[in-house]
Amino acid sequence: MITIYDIAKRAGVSVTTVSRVLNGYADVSPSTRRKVQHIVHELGYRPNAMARGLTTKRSMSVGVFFHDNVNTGLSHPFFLEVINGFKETIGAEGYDLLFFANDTLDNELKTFEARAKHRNVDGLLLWAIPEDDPSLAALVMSSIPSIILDLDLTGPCMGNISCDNFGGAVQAMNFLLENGHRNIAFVSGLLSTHSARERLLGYQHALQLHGIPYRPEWMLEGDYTEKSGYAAAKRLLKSGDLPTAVFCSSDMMAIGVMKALEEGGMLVGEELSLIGFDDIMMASYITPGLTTIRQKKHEMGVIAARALLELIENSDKVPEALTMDTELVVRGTVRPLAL
Amino acid sequence: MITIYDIAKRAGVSVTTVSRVLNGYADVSPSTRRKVQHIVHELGYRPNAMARGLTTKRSMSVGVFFHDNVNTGLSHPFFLEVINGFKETIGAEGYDLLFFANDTLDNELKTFEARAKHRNVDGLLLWAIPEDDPSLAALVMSSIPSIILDLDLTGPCMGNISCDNFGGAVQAMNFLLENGHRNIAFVSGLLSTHSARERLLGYQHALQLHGIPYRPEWMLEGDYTEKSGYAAAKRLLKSGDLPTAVFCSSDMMAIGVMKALEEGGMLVGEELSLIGFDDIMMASYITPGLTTIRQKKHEMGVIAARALLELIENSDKVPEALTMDTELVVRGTVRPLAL
DNA sequence: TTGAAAGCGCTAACAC
DNA sequence: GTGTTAGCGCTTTCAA
Repeated sequence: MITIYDIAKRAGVSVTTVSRVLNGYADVSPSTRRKVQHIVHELGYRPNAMARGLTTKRSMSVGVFFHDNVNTGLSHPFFLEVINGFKETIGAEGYDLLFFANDTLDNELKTFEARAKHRNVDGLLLWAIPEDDPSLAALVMSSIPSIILDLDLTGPCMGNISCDNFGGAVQAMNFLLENGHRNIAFVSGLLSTHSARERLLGYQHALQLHGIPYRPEWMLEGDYTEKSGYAAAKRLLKSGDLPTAVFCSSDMMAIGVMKALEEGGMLVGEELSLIGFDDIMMASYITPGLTTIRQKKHEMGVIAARALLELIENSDKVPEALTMDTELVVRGTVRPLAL
Repeated sequence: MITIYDIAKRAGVSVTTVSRVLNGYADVSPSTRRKVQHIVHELGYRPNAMARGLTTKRSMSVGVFFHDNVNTGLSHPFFLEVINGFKETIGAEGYDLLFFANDTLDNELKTFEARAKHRNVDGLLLWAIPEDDPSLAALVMSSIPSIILDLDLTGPCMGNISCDNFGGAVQAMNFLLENGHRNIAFVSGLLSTHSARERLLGYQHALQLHGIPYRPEWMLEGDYTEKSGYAAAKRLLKSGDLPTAVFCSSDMMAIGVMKALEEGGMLVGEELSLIGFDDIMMASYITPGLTTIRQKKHEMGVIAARALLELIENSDKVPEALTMDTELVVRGTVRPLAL
């Protein structure tokens, strides 16, 4: 391994000077600089991030906590898109991404904070974290710059980003209402999550605004999985008391609903309208295409990265709760109600 | 920040002893060990990975190079499943995952090797890397333990894993042949990739084995994207010379083919049979369900992790080229040929 | 504009 | 069983 000592010796300067050149400081004579740079290239020198990090206390890396399969056993439907936006943006500023995977630590070391400090990451991105994770509270209060997705948490150094769950739900409802629907059932996500509660609120708000009574029997609780959507629709079917439209808190649940409805002999998009939430890839591939509320996934990653960078690079920055707007995507599952 | 010096002072022992306890060495008296451990917990001490790495030359992290959007602008259809298997397995051995994202390095430092050494990763996982990447050749010959997916490359410290592309293609063809099809077109992936070439070979092999002449006009080159499958099918349709079945080198292309065929008024699964490759999630959600050759994705991640661990932990280990077997998944797009 | 030297937190000879 | 000490490769005062 080539170190700055090798460079220094070869160039006939001190390691300090080499370090200065490497870090682009101004107080080096042009000729020295050139000489050092030349040797750096010649020897194929690469700085050692650990050694640098030891002294500077920065690692130029950000940690990522991502709990997949929390309840579902499924992969997250749009992980890659968000993470790609995040990666591009943060990578352009010189950071690499550290995904925590190590599972051999003893209990004390398993907290978010401990693991982040262990790796000296400069910041943290958290996603799909259960709200009741025992070590989350400590992290919220910590001094580690972090951005958490889909959870309404802020702290001295923690900001959060969600899509406009409430607004998106209203958007979905408005589309249904504009199409003449007034009997609208709702399939909610796991109500222990912030997003699910917000979407439910949006549903209720839209109802209220239009003077439509809220019918608890039309509020079916699911858990964001296809299976739970399927089960919800089965319950609905069995009740015999059908709405003209169903608003699902996620596309995966909407797909489950579609399946159950079709099994029950109903033509989705004809006899019954359906709208989802998320706009996962599948929404445009199934038949009929699922009308839904799009989350801007790539953009969410970008915004998350920018917000985190600000928190890292400017400690005066007050963390915010950011909201991404949503978009209505019209496909085939909503039809105007024939009067 | 609490260091082993703090622990040592408080416990009235030397830092060496603390280090010994921390690393679980045997030559420490039980009472000393207990005392140190107690203080470690009490003070909430967390080891500093960078400092440790500096001396040990190991980082307990493995680097991941993943080129998304290589040509397609699309997210990889089964990234998460593979990476989850990998992450679980490697995490259980104490490693974290470093995703290279930093894009600010100058050219000299942009090679795989340079970036890996910069971060002192103990091993490397590479995926979706263009075969002609200019810095790949150097990595192959390097002494960094690495596993590369879907590329037929081995080196002194590099092993690779692919699914059985050839065998899977034969499997697909056999199913078609068993169902009476003899006029079978093939939509290939990007022929600059190893997997696409192998699958083509499998197609040709099966043809030959059954004494069916290879018809170049029925070998349509695509690039793994839906769009290219769509275009291929359009060409086929226009030629007027239709096969009874089409074997697609990927599910995404098969989906494109389906779309084009349906636009052309053909009933896929009735008038024309179709089989894909990969078994992406979408394959089971579209209508009709796509018959395909499944790649065992999670398992692939697990195997990759195990292979990499072996390479890291045992430098005598000779890297191998591993092949994962595939599975036929029967859904609705293949029908026996009426005679 | 340059260099000497200390120190970041940890491990590992080596000695006792 | 335990401690002393010398690094690991780098940055950063402080002096010159």
